[in-house]
Amino acid sequence: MRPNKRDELVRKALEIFYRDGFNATGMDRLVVETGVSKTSMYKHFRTKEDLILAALRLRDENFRNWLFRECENRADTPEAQMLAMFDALAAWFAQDGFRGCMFIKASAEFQDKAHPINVQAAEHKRLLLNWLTGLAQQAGFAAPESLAMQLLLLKEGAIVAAAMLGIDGPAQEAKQAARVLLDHAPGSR
Amino acid sequence: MRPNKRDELVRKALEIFYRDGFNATGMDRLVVETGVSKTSMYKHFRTKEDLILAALRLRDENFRNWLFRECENRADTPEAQMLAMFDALAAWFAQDGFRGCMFIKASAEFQDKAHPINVQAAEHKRLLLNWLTGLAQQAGFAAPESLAMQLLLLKEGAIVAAAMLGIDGPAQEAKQAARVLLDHAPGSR
DNA sequence: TCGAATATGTACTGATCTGTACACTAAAGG
DNA sequence: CCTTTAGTGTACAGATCAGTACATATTCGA
Repeated sequence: MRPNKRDELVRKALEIFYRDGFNATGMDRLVVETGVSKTSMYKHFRTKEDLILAALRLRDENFRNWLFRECENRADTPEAQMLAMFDALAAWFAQDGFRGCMFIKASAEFQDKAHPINVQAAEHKRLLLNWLTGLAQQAGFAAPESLAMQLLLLKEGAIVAAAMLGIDGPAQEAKQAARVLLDHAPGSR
Repeated sequence: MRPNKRDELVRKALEIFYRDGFNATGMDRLVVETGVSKTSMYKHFRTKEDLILAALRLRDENFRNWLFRECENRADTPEAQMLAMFDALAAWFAQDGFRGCMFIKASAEFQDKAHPINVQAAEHKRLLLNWLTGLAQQAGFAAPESLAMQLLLLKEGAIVAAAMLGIDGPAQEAKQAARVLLDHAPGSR
C-alpha cells in the first residue's frame, strides 16, 4: 500500500497555499506541482474549498504541536513557557520561507465570518488563546483570560510585523513587552 | 467640470476592495459597482495593480489622518495620545463594516516582498511606527524605538484579534497592556 | 484469476479573468 | 466652430478558473 497519496497531497497543497496564497493558486497548478492527477484530487476532495480546509487542519495541528513542544522544551514553569513562546516565534521568523500566519491570510482572503474557512481560521486562534489561558491559570495569575489575551495580541502583532517590516525587532520587543506584562500582572504566584 | 470621476472611482474601488478583497474583485464587477465605464477605468489606470495602488494610497492617507486626529482630540500629552490610540481603535472596531487592516490583507494577497503592493503596505506600517516613535521621543522615554514597536505590536495584534475573534476584548486588553508598558518603560518623563 | 479500489491522462465545459478595439457622445474653451 | 478632453457602451481576445467526462492503468486481496 502506498503511504497515503491523500496525505501527501494535503501536505504539498499546504506548502503551496502558504507560499502563494489561496485564491492565487489554481487547481491546475496544484496538479502540476503535487504530481497528483486532477481526477484523484477531485476524488479525495469534492471542491477546492475542501482541500483548503484539509490543509488548514493539518497546519493547525502541525503549528500547535510545534509551538507547545517548543515552549515545553525551552522552559519548565508555565510562566516561563509563556515567555519562551516568543523565543520560539523568533526561531520561526528566521526560518527560510517564513511568510506570516497562514490563518490570518486565510481570514483575509475569505472574509465572510460564516465561511467555513474563516470559521476554521478563527478556531485556530481561539485554541491558542485557550492554551495561553490555561498556562496563565496554572501560573496562578489573578486574571488569566486578560493576561492570555494580552500575550496573544503581542504574538499576533509580532507575526504581522515580522512578515511586513522584517524579522529583526518584533520578536525581541514582543518578548520584552511580555516580560513587563508578566512581572506586573496581578496574581499570587 | 465634473468633480473628478477619477477620485470617485478610487474611493469606490477602495471600498469594494476592502469589503471583498483584491483578487476576489474583478474589474468587471468594479465597472458595475462604480458606474464608471471600463474604458475610463483603463484610461485612468493602466492596470488593476495601478488601481489597487491608488486605493491603498488613499487608504493610507485617510487612515493616518483619522488616527492622528483622533489621538489629538482625545488627549493632550504625547504619552496620553499613545494610550488614546487604543480608544480610537476600539471605536473603529465597533464601526459597521469593520474588516481588519487593509494593508495586512494586501500584504497577505501579494506576498512577494518586491511587489509594489507589498512595498506600499509595508510603508504604511513603517509610517505608523515612525509616528509612534516620535510620540515616545516627545514624551521623553529613554528607548523610544523600543516602546514604539511594542505599542505597534499591540495595535496590530488588536486589529487581527478583533477581526478574527470579535471586537470585544482586544482593544481593551491592548490598552491595559499599553498602560502597563508605558508605566514601566524607562525614561525621564 | 477475477474484481474492486485507486490511480492516471487528457480533453472538455462554461464561467470569469485582465486588458484592448472601436465607434460614439458631451462639453468646455479658445 | 472646431478641437481637445473625458466620458460611454459593448464586443472581443486570450488566458485561466473550478470542476467533469471518459477511457485506461496499476495494485492487491480473495
